[in-house]
Parts: sequence; structure tokens; C-alpha cells
Amino acid sequence: MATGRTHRPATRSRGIPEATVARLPLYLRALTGLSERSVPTVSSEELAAAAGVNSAKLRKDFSYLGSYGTRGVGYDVEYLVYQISRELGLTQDWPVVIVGIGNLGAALANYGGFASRGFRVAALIDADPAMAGKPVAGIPVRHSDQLEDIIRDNGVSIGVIATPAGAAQQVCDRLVAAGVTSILNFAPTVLTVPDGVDVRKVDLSIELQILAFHEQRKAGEDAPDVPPPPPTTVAQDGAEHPGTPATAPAAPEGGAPGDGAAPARRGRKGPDDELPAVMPA
Amino acid sequence: MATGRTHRPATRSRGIPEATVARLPLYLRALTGLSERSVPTVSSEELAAAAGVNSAKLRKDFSYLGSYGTRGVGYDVEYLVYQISRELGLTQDWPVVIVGIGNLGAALANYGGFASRGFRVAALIDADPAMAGKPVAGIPVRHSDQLEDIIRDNGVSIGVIATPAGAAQQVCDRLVAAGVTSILNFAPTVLTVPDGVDVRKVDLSIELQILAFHEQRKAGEDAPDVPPPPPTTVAQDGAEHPGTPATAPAAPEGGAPGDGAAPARRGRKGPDDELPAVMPA
DNA sequence: CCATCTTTGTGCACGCGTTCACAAAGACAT
DNA sequence: ATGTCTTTGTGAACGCGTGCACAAAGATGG
Repeated sequence: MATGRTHRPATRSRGIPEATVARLPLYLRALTGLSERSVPTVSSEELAAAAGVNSAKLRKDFSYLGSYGTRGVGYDVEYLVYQISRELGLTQDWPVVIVGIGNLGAALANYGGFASRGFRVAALIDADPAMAGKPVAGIPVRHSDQLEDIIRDNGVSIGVIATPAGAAQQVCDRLVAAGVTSILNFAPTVLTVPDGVDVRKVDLSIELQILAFHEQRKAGEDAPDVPPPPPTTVAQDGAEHPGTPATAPAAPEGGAPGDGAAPARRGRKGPDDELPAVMPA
Repeated sequence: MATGRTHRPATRSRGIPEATVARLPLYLRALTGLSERSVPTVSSEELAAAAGVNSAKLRKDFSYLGSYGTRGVGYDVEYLVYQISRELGLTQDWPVVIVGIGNLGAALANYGGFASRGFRVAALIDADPAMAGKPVAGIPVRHSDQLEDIIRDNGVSIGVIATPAGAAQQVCDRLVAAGVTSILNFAPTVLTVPDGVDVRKVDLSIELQILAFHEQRKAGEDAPDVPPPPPTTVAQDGAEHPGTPATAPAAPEGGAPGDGAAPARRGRKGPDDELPAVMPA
């Protein structure tokens, strides 16, 4: 670091690793709390604890932004709040549209956190004509016919999709065509977008399944009878490598999936994919 | 993402990397779709496209589960659906409680996706006495006084927190004390939990901020006037290194944050942290 | 002005995750 | 049976992210 006026390839754009960017909001939140309590400075140790991360990691993260700390003292809270806000682009106004005003969309619209950090709900959009004009969170719902006009008129670049999975891709395409370049997707579907468009997804179903996986493992360690036992002769558990001949071939037996290994699954179709805007994550 | 024990000392858990586990639900969803359309088999290429990932990655992921494919043909859809479901622990019933029935909690309760994959809403809990007994999504809300009893009586091991940030940690502690070992947190706070408890968080505010960061960068490349210019004499931009005498010291100037570098931020307190169950992510 | 103490900033090493590229396995046609 | 063609499963290289450990910077006290 020091005098290095030498190389700085990562200067502007390429600096800040993705992992660091993802933690900045966390630091910012912790710092805001300290700021409200009028705490002047914090050490990396304290702030790290508040943000739930390792202090070394925090220091390294900040080092990507520049050297904003004072050795022997720590970081100036107000100054850091400002620097991070600026880095995240929160010093400017970001108009946002929410498409799909169902249970979830309405909940999102009511979220006060939007306005807090530079985000402003420019419009609520829904395909249901009956919803048009009806106010949600104090904002009248607009019909999706006006989607393009709304995007253009307000210079919206961030869109939130809270529609049923079936409509998500279509809505996404329209948003992108209208100029949106960042999308937060709550619909349980994989969205396909052109280069230059960022998509982040929030999927409750996936989060629960991940928790279930770990939960099952925990239970398995205590009572090795519930989870471990695979229905039939399946590798993966007994031997280290599942490549053993006796196991693998047991599955794709011809075209009939009715073999012993794969029992008939619940007949009902997965409401997961079909689920409306009711669910986010 | 989860604030919980991120430490994965690779116990002897031999197998399935975290990153792979996180993708399994994605594959499962894609496979379920194929299953409904009665597609008998899929190649890694096709399935990868449907799940939005790289085919090599998908094959490697599956290799951790065992060799369930047939060279020259692909994977048997039904069989794979079963194997992944089993691996994720979805073949068993997971009673779940949702704490905090505000806008978000209600939206979550209405989410049909819960029931779809082995997850069952065992109870809805809220601290507001006025909510008690009132049905939400067909399930009567119970008062939080009964939280412990509900957990124990139903053998609940997964809890969803959709309360305001201020109540989250307290609710979390109670859930854990009552026996919950997996938590999905929608409140904008860092939860502290003992070892053995998994926490995953969903935070809209953070997602938006990450999008804003990238959005700002995109804009900056086109019009280098909007984002770059820091308000006043701040390092990091003008000069390559912020360590220059005239810059860095400008910040932590005494205790008064009113110096030129860090302009007075919006006076309003951050509703972000205080925000009720209205918001998830 | 010097000694000591605190805390930052970072060089370095390690491990995980991603991707490439290919040998081998099996299906299918002849 | 044998050859060809398709697709899997994986060895190996690479890059990113994490955490350790420490030198340097600066505060603080004598």
C-alpha cells in the first residue's frame, strides 16, 4: 500500500470483490446504528462483531475502499457511513418499480426500508385490471399495460418482480426492453437476461430446502436410522466413491421409472413453481 | 449468507459442498418441471440450461450424490427427482413455525410452496394479543406466550422469523432454547446463535443495495460525471492512494463529524433497522 | 523527544469452487 | 460382435475468498 503510486489496475471499476460488496450493506447497517447512538469511532474488532464477521475480513474489505481508518484509534463512524453509502451508490435516488402486487408485492410495497436508503417506489404494477387504481401502501396500482411508459417516464433502472413464476420471464423481458438493467426476482424461476443486466433472486423455497438438508444431517448424526438409509442399493453412503458397479446401474433401468429404487413420488404437482406472488424467498 | 456457524471444518461430513447443496433445489425444480411434462431423461446440458448453470458444474454436483446418470443417454428424471429429494431431506415432514405475522409473515403463510416440499406450517405466532385466534391463510394465529409449547408439541426444528428487527434476536433466542436448530431470518439484523444452529437470512435491503452498487458502476462507465465526483476533498478519487496527508486525516478530525469531508447525512433515522415484519429481505 | 501501546493495513498461505478437457462407459447401428 | 457416436464422470489447473500473523502508523504518556 504505502507510497505505491505504481500499479493500481483495480482502481476504479474492477476493485471491490463481489464478496466485499455483499458485506458493505451489513457494515453500513451496523454503522448507522452506532451513528444514531452518537458513537464517534469504532475499532475493526467492535464493528466486525456488530456485523457478525471476522475483523480481519472487515479490515480487508475496507482496504478496498481506501484507507479510512486511523491506527491506534479505529474508524470514524460518520465518515465511514458516508464513504460506504457513496460507494454503494446510495447517495443518489433510485426509483424502483414493483411488478406483481399480490401478498408479497403488497408486503414489499409496505416496506419502509425502501425509502430509507435512496430507494423510492416509483410505481406498483399488476396485470389484474381489478387492482388498477386501488392504493397499496399509499400508492395507486397501475396496470401492466403502462409498464413501459412508467419505466421510461421515471427513469427506472431497478425492477422488483413479485409475480407468479409463470409470468416472471415475460415481465422480466418487458422490463429489460424498457430499460431496466437490475432485477430483484422473488418469483421461483430462473430468469434469462441479456448481458449487462444484473439479476438477484430471493427464493424462500430454496432457503428452506438448504436448511432441511443441514437439519437432516444433524438428525442423522444423532440417530443414524432416519436419514442415512437409502431406499435400495444406492452408493454414496457406504463407500467413498459412488462409482461402484453394483449401485449406479440400478437406476436408469430402461424407460420405466417404476423400479424399486425410485418409489412413486407424491402425485400432486409441485405448487412451488406455479405459486403466485404470494411468496418471495 | 447465514450469520450462523459459517465455519465448516469439513468435519467428516464427507461430501456435498455447500455450493452444491445450494444448487440442488434449483435442479430439483427444473426436474420437477420436466417430470410434469413426462420427459423421461435429460442430458446434463439440457438440465443445466434449465437450471441456469454450467453443465460441467451440474455433472460435478451430481457426482457428489453418486453416479446417477447413464453415459450416452443422460439422467433419468424421476429417479433423479427422488435422489435429490432424499438428499435434501424432503422425503420427510418438516413442521415449521412462522413468528411475526405482519405483512410479510402473512404473505409467507399464504405461500403455497411450503406444503409442496415436505414443509408444513405448524403454527403462526405473533406477539400482538389482538392477532391471537385470528386466522391467517386458514391457520389461527397463536400468541407468542405459547411459543415454547408449540415448538415442543410439534417437534418443530425450523423457525422462520418475520418480526421487526428489534424483536428478532429475542425471538431467535426463545426458538433456539425451545429446540429449534434451523432459522430463516427475514428481519434486517444479524442474529447470534450457539453452535449447531443454522441461520440463513433473506434481506431485501441488502439485495437492493448490491444492485445499486452495480447499477452505479454501469452508469459511471457511460457518464463519468454522476458517480465519481465525491462532494468535497476526499481521497480515493483524486489521488490514487487515500493515504496522502491532505486527504485521509481530513476525516477523523476530532469528534466533530461536521467537517467538510463527511456532509451531514439525512437527519432521519434509518427506518431500515426499525422496520417491522413488513419487510423480508 | 522517546518509549510504549493500540489498531490498522496487508503479504501470504490455504482451501473451496469453478471450469476445462478428456478418457471411459454405454447406447445404437451395422 | 464390432465400430461409432453420445454423454457422463472426473483429474487437474486456476482464481477467488478467508484467515493468520505481523510490520508499520499513529496515539498516548512520561
